[in-house]
Amino acid sequence: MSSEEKSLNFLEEIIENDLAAGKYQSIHTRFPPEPNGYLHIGHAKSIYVNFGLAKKYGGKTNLRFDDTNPVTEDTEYVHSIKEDIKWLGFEWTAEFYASDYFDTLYEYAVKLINKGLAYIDDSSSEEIARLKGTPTEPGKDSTFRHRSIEENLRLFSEMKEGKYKDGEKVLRAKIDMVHTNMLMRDPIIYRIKHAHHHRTGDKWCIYPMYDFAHGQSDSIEKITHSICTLEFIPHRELYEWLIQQLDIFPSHQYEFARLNMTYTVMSKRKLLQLVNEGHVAGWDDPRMPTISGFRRKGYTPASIRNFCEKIGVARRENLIDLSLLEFCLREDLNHTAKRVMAVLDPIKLVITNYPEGKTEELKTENGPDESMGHRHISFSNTLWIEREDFMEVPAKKWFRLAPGAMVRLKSAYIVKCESFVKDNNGNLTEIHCTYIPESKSGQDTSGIQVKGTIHWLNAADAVPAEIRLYDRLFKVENPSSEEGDFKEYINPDSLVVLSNSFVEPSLLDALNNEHFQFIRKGYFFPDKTSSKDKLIFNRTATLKDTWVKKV
RNA sequence: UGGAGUGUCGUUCAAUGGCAGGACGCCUGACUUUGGAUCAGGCUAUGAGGGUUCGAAUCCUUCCACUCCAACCA
Repeated sequence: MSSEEKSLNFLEEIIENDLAAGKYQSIHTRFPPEPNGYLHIGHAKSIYVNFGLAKKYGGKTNLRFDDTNPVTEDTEYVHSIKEDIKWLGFEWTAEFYASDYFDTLYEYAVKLINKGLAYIDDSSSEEIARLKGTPTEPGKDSTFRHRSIEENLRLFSEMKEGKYKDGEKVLRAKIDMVHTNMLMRDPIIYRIKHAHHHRTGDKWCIYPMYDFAHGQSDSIEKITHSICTLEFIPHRELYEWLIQQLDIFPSHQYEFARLNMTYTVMSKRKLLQLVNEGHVAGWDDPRMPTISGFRRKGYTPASIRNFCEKIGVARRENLIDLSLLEFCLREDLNHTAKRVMAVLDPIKLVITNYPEGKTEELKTENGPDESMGHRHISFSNTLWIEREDFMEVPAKKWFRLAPGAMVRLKSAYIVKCESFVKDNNGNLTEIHCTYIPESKSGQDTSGIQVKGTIHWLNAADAVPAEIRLYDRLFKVENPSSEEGDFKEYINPDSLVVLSNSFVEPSLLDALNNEHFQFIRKGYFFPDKTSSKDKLIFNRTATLKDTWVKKV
């Protein structure tokens, strides 16, 4: 590793400048999810940025649930979000909810009305939209814009008391209907919703909008650096306007580019569709880009954190290669995953010159590192090997089994293919080999060099298991930018379930949180539903394979 | 078409007026009882034009492309 200093990203520069200028003694960030869905890998980036920055500069990070819309939010999501953040390895300084501030927010609204900077509008949503204009046409004032402060105060109080139905009235900030920034054209800051809130119950029937809750919550918590994604840039002007008019702690908003990844979608709306319409089995389906999906698939927190570090943070739109995430996963698991053997698509291999009924214990390593130790596996004349490791008519540069070819059985003997058996339909059913007794692993005196080594299992003690092979969820790199419905681009082969696979008996004792490398086949992780009675393994990632690319 | 934001290898992040560099990816080779891993080497970029300067990815200027903004969502 070089000793060069890593350059700062733009947020680190801002913070170092603020700290150097004495603007703050220490920084305070926050991660502000809305509890209306599960966290995804894009949130992981935001978590990494917010918690990471505070950690680097000795600051604090709050977890704040942005729960201002009771109709979409639920406690279920609060639980999953907290679990996911903890799993990723981060701890929040304090846990807050925007709903903690509803009383204060109401007072802020009253203050704005008293300053003549907010009014009650009785217009329908259609009318409000019509008068708002468009980005290229100015808006027009509502006829309710000039109500007296007293009347506004009375009506707002009545709104709170429940005198009006949903949609009958709203509270709007009085700014400028011809502003070039649409968000400054008298934004709605409170609306009526007679709905049960997951925390405040039925206490309120009016709820603040995002723009009248987020910046205010930041301010109340004395957040110094409020970091969000690019699409909130237009909100910053309003964010600052409200803080200034309310004369409260001046938090500042900074924006970075959200994470996009190839072969997946990241918007909550789309993920919800995939779940609701049954394209996946749930929020934690291993094909989902959710944190819980990655966890179930077998990703490690370290690999995701490392990924977040590697993608960096900047202000331009990006589409990160899924292969970078896989690289981070392999980089981690390569050092830690126990090596075991599993045959996913078995074909019987009979060693004709090995004594019938004889069983031999062979020593094999648990991993590339000596410290991972060894274990014993059993060997006999009847084995399972991978069907794809045999070719009746070998391709060029084929290192594996073929008639007359020799191959090393991992940690065992070199065998030579003598013949094969097919059934009436022409399907291969057995491969017959002879073995070289002097070629035993570790004490090979045969002098024979073979190019290929394949994995195998003793048919006598191999344990049946279900293997779930996951592939990218979409066929195209960027489903959201394609014509038509993004769901048309779902990869029909994103899940292949193999129910006739075998694994070595040691996996019967596998812990449900243990990561494995099935030699030559990839990284695998027990599914949350896996049990001794029915072993189920999810493929986390394949190994890099330079052979398939040549074919 | 109004406003805002962004343009650097295939992808991504650097270079803050001074040799355009790292990572992923891809290609060679070595090594290997995982066609894995490891090691060594290589590949490809400043959106376009003009200007300032000894010197421009960086400053100025004109153009072009892409993203976001017209929810009682966040």
